[in-house]
Amino acid sequence: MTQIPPISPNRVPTIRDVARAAGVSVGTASKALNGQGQLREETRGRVQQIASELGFRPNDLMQSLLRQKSFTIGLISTDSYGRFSSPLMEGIEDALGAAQFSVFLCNASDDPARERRHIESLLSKRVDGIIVTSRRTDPRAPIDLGVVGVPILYAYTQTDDPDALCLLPDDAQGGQLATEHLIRAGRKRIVHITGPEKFLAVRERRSGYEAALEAHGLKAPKPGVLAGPWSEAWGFEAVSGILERKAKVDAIFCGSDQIARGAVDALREHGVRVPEDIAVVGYDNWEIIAAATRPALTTIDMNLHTLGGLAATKLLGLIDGHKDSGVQRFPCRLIARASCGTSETLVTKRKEDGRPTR
Amino acid sequence: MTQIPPISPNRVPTIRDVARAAGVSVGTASKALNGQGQLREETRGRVQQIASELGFRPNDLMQSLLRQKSFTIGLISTDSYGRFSSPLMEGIEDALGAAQFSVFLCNASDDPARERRHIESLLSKRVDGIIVTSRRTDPRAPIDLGVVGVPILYAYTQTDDPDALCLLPDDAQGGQLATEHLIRAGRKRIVHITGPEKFLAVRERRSGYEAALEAHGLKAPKPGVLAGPWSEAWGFEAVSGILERKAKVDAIFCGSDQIARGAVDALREHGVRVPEDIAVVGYDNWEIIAAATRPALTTIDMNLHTLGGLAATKLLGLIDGHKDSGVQRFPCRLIARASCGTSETLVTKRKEDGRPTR
DNA sequence: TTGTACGCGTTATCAG
DNA sequence: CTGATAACGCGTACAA
Repeated sequence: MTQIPPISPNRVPTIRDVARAAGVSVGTASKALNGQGQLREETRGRVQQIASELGFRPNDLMQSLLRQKSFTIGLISTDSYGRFSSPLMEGIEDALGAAQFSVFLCNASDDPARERRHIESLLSKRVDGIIVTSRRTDPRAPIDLGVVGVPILYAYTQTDDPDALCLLPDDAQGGQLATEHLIRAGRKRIVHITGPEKFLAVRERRSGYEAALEAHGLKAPKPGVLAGPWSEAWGFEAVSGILERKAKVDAIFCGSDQIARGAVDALREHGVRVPEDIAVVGYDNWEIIAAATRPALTTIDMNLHTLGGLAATKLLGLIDGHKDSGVQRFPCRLIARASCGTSETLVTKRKEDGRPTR
Repeated sequence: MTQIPPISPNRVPTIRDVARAAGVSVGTASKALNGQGQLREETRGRVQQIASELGFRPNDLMQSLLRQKSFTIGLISTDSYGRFSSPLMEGIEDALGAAQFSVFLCNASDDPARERRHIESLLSKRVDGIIVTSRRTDPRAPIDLGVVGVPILYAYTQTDDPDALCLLPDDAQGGQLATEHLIRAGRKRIVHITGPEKFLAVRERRSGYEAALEAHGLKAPKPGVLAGPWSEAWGFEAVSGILERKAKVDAIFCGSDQIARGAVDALREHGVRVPEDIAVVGYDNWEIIAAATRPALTTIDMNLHTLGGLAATKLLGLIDGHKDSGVQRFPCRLIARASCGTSETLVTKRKEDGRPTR
């Protein structure tokens, strides 16, 4: 018989405490608690009874050690839990939680040294995988894991390493979707007000816009594309400029809901009716902005919650040894509200609570 | 000599791999790597050299097991990483990361069963402490940890258990601060447009408003307090009602920035000048709303980032055995922008990047 | 100066 | 049916 320490009051009970209290060996206790082996029902029951009385809870640290698997993943974010990270994280956590995985939260806030420390810590904690997230889709430096074979996945960001798996929204498709929605609504002179060109998302959304125009034999008014900061003020300013020049425009596709809101405010205050005179489509489906705009914004949703869930699922696949790599794009969807009028061709309209309304 | 398994290619190197490669025993390797014991400098150096070549990284799971401490805490959130959780989480992660603690992220999304599963998981993973967060400050059911002595702390939420430590913003002080700011700016007929009364925060902010009026011998116009949903639309509607009734009002204290924005929009569209005719103060300092309002909102900041950091620090204290309990309130601060005019008595004005401007 | 042996909490295997 | 033992990866007294 091994030496067994007394149960000091506030100590977390171990399986040995259970075994001793039940008058069996540690091995037997283990089997009883895990439903393994051949045990007399009475023994099994007694052990389980005692375990629950003692508040015994198996130590995951040890299990991880034994199984060589921690059921834990690391989530590295450079977006301070902002607009994009939030739905992503939610989707990731939902999917991972269902698979009994836990998530280590790491906010690197664009600081490489801090990111490095987090990586080291995650590896030391033997996470089974890592998801990297960002606030923009542009390529970033790959994370160097050394020789360690921990699966890694980039979500809402990407890296040049061809072996890396990167999940991104299809911003070109999103831009095309928005523009075609306007075209189907009968609009022919569509302007695009968007963010800084240094953002990949800006360039891709614009290419979708241009592709849609071309596919329908339309030309952009000139200037067709106005790039500026990601702000309401810019949307307001850009629209004011358009109206001052008395440019003939019947629709605006905005690169973000914030820009769209500024645009709609400017239109309204200049006496231009939305959507009758000028229809507007935004981007992001940021409820707090989109739903509060008057009229509420028709906008593009990047399905980030879904993308997060997908990221989690794919990471679990990588952990299970399924090979996967490359940059993968996932479609955006259009959320129809009032800023673009209504039309038979609209996709399913959803109320704020997420349930289909018809 | 113990049996040592061969280094299979993708296996994470253990201290035994290092020891074998260096031609020393495991014990010696351990000492060399930890700077313990008396070793020849050459041996120490050689072991360290080899360890780094192999990419050896001590297994935290084991260290946790040995030290009976995991340097890990659980963060339970019922707010889906929304507006309040985000700054809180950031503050928590910042402070905890500095102390070399890692954070397990748990989104309970108001589902008790899910919360229970998370708690069980955290306890199994032997977290050293738990922080509970929410999207509102109202009391919630205490978390039942059974007999386990894991420290727990409630941040931006509270529970009735007198032994629990709960950290909250001082909403009464915030309401008072906002109102006194308006009074100091010379306003005498101040209305309060706020959220649903079932929110504790609403009742507290209102009590601060009333206390400030009383302290300065002012009376609220009637009706002085208008409660409605937490939305821009409500702010807009409430102001429209006030203007229709031609009520004499020279200032509005709003219970949230969203309400304030709706209010300011309504005022502007009715031709009322802000702040000249009616001054407005918001609540939350939600940049994306407050800074985009025209004019930008003077508002109350609950210092949630700081509160998060404090929560982390206090939790570390609890973990170290320092007793602490009760509901503790921390002051809000006023952020001066344009919606209330300027005044000599303003507190430090801050630019968007957080650095003082003067 | 270096090696040995034990313990941390648990599971699995094999002997009894 | 039950118990003993090895193994997981590491730190640390203690022996050599």
